[in-house]
This record gives sequence, C-alpha cells and structure tokens, in this order.
Amino acid sequence: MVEIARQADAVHRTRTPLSRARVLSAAVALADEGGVDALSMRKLAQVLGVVPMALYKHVANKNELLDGMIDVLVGEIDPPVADADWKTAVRLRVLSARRMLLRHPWASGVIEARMKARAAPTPVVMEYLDSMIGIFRAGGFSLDLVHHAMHVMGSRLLGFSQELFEDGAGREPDPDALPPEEMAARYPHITELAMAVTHDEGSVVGSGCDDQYEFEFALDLTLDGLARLLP
Amino acid sequence: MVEIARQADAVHRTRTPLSRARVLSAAVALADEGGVDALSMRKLAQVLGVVPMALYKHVANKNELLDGMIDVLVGEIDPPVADADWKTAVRLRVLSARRMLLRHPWASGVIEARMKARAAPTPVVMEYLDSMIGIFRAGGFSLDLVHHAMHVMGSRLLGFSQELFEDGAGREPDPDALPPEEMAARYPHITELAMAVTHDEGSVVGSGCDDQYEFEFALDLTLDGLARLLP
DNA sequence: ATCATGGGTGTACGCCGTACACCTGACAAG
DNA sequence: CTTGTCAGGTGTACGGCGTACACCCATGAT
Repeated sequence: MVEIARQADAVHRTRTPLSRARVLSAAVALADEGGVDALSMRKLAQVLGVVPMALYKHVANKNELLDGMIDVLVGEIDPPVADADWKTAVRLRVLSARRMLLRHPWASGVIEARMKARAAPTPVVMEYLDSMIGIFRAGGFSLDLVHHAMHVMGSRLLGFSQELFEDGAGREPDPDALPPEEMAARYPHITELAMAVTHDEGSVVGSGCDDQYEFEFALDLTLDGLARLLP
Repeated sequence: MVEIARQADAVHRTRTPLSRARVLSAAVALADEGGVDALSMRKLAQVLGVVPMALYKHVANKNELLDGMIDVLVGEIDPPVADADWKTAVRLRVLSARRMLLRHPWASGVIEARMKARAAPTPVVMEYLDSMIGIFRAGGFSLDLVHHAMHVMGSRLLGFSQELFEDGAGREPDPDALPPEEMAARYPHITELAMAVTHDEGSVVGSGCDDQYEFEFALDLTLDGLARLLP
C-alpha cells in the first residue's frame, strides 16, 4: 500500500506538467492516428495521463482546442522564400501547405469547419494570409487583382482542392457497390475516364491517378491565368 | 381520459406515415434553420412527431441520413442545358450548384465530409459527375484533358470554393478582436486589401466584397485556362 | 382464422462536452 | 516560519448524442 502510494507519487513526480503546447501537440498526434473522430477531450486526457477536466485549464473548450491545433499546423508551413518571383514563391508555399495537409489528412476538414464557425481566423492564420497577400503585392499585383487572386486560389491557398473522388482506401465500405458492367451503363463518362486513367484493370474508381501531378496542374493553370492578367 | 385517448388516436390517425422522402426533407429543413449541428436524430424525430428509433426504419443510421440529404440537394441542381457550348454549359451548371449551396449553407461541409468518408459517392452524385464529364467530352476534351479539368474545377464543380475569409455575420463572436491600428500593424497586407475593398469604413474584415462576382471571376479564369488547352 | 411482417415504441448503454465544487502544493508577503 | 493566494489537477454530475435490442400492433396475404 505504501509501495503503491510511493509509486503513484513517483508517477506524479515524473509527469511533466501539462501545458497548452503539450495539449495541442498531443491532440494533433491523436488526430493523426485515428482521424478527427478519435479526438475527444476524454481520450486526449487519457493519453496525457490526466483527468479530462484538467485540459480545460489550458484550452477554453474543444473548439478552442481545434483552433490551437490549426495554428500548430499552419506553423508547419514553410515561410515564403526570399528572392523569388511571385509565382514561384506562391507555388512553393502552397506546395508546402499541401505537404502539411497530406501529413494531417483530417486537417482540411477541421480548418474549413472552424473557418466557417469563427468570426475571424486566429492570428497565426491571419499572418499566413497576410504574408501570402504580401507575395502577390510584391509581385506587382494591384489591390483589386490580389483580391481576386486570393479568391481564385481559394482553398488551394491552404494546400487543398478537395480531391472529390479519390482512391478511397480506408473509407467506409460500400454495401451496394455496382458490378462494372452496370457501372459502365449508368455512368458512361466516369467509366470511360476511369478506364483511361487506370491502365491496369484495378477497381474502376480513381486509383492510378497522380494526385500530386493533378494538384500542380491545377495550381499552375490558375497561376498562369493570374499571370496573364498582370499589366 | 377517454378524451385524451381519443385525441391521441386522432393525432395518430392524422399523422401521414413516415417515409424516407419525408425524413430526408424534414432533415434538410431542420439543417436549413439552425445549421447542421442542430440536426440530431432525436430532434428530427421530434419534428416529425415520432420517437427517435422510428427513423431507423427509413434510414440505416445518421451517416446514411446525411448521404440521403446530399442526394436531395444534388437533385436541386439544374440539369445541363442542351444546345450550348461546353463552357456555358459548365458555367450554368456550376452556378446552379452554387445557388443550391447558398440556399443550404451547411451543405458544402456535409458534402465534403461525407465524400471523404464514403467509399464511393452515392448514385445521384455519380450521375451528376458523369453528366459533368459528359459536357466536357462533348466539348471536345480528350480523356486526359477532362480528367485534368475535373481536378482543376475541384470543389467548384459542386459550386463552392471555400470562401475562406468571409463577412462573418452570425459566427462565433471573437473575444480578442484587435483594434484597427494594431490590426494594421500586424497584418499590413490584409488591412490594405480590406481598406481598398470596403470603401466605407465598416468593420475591416471582408464585407463589401461581391462574392458572386469573385466566384464568377475565379470560375471564368479556370474555364478560360482550360479553353486555352483545347486543340 | 392464422400468421408473417413492416413500421412505430420503450428502454437502456456507452460515449460525448463541460459546469461546478473541491483539493493541493508551491510560492510570495508578513 | 507562518499564512494566504492561486494555478493547476481532481471528482462528480448533467444533459445530449447515436443506436442496439426487445416489444407491440395493425395490416394484408394465406
């Protein structure tokens, strides 16, 4: 009994004290494995070896936790490179953002959801947007044009353009999946496209498409479109 | 007591029987007012004057409910116009999708979330995508090019390109909002842009920007970019 | 007359976020 | 050295959620 007490004490003594930073990074880690649904205040507390309510001494509530996690992620995006023309600067930055989002697949959903819910983005996000605008401005964009540019880039600014129909490993299984022939009959164009893309006859939907290439293709298309609008 | 029984019976008799369609449209209505957070199986059941578990006779679970709601919404998008060149056909369709999404502001989030979770889109969404591909194909796009095109359009295909920083009425209030001068110091480019956009000195962030114009600007930019790639 | 069945009911379980009261140990002031 | 403050961890509890499971009952086929 004394042993137990001593050990408990030892554990207590060993445990590095909680902190906002520790909470946030544990939350990110928890979301990284198991997706955002696996992130609950209770599970997070358990991972940190602490009682759930302890977290509330470091984050106001779950939404603020999510905001903090977003800040952590945005902090992972490379700063803009110096000495580059605006197009490559934007390009590099967006690709860096994309890499971050590929490391944290749950992030785009959380970012979008929180962006819609919050009155204003967090300071960290604000600074990201600000410096992005700065790149355009330094590249000679008028205020009007940079405004349009930000809208054009839209979600690509943060590194994602919804991969709407994507390979789909690890998704919910589809009970009523169609046999290929019925597929071809009902959705001739999808099927045709899928066949052309996957030259091996794998699962008809989506695989075999180089996402990175597609992403850069789209990114460059819009960047070139913007470049043509410069005086 | 007999009265009560009779009245209950009358209610019972009056109530039009549940059906998947009735459940789905009630769910959409419930989400329309109060956002997607206000949509719970329990509240939905209450609206329909029924016990929660009754819903499960018509939808397998909440995710399937959401999928059904998406189908309802996609069904609201205008079919492609006949006798139009590909560009205007795509343009009109996407603008119709956008109108639907403005009617149901919660929809884009749900669509994105469910698209990520499901193995394959529902048949209704598949048909939408299929016919969209069909428009491009009829316009002379090669398979490769229409593939790129679908990626380029990305979320715009469904009528939304995240309005990342948007006017923000009805959002969570921001406790630590900055005074304008500090705003200008920390985020010079955002401030400059915001000042240029809102010619009246309203709240510095975002208002006074014509979303519809921006959306069409971006849409046309990408459509023009695609047009330049045609042989 | 019987019986199967589709659709509504009731109860119960385990999860969730978090309000609120409490404790405790470190540290500053006297 | 005492005393008081207080940041930070604890324990309990509440209301809401999705949904499994057992049930009942009216309808219509046999």
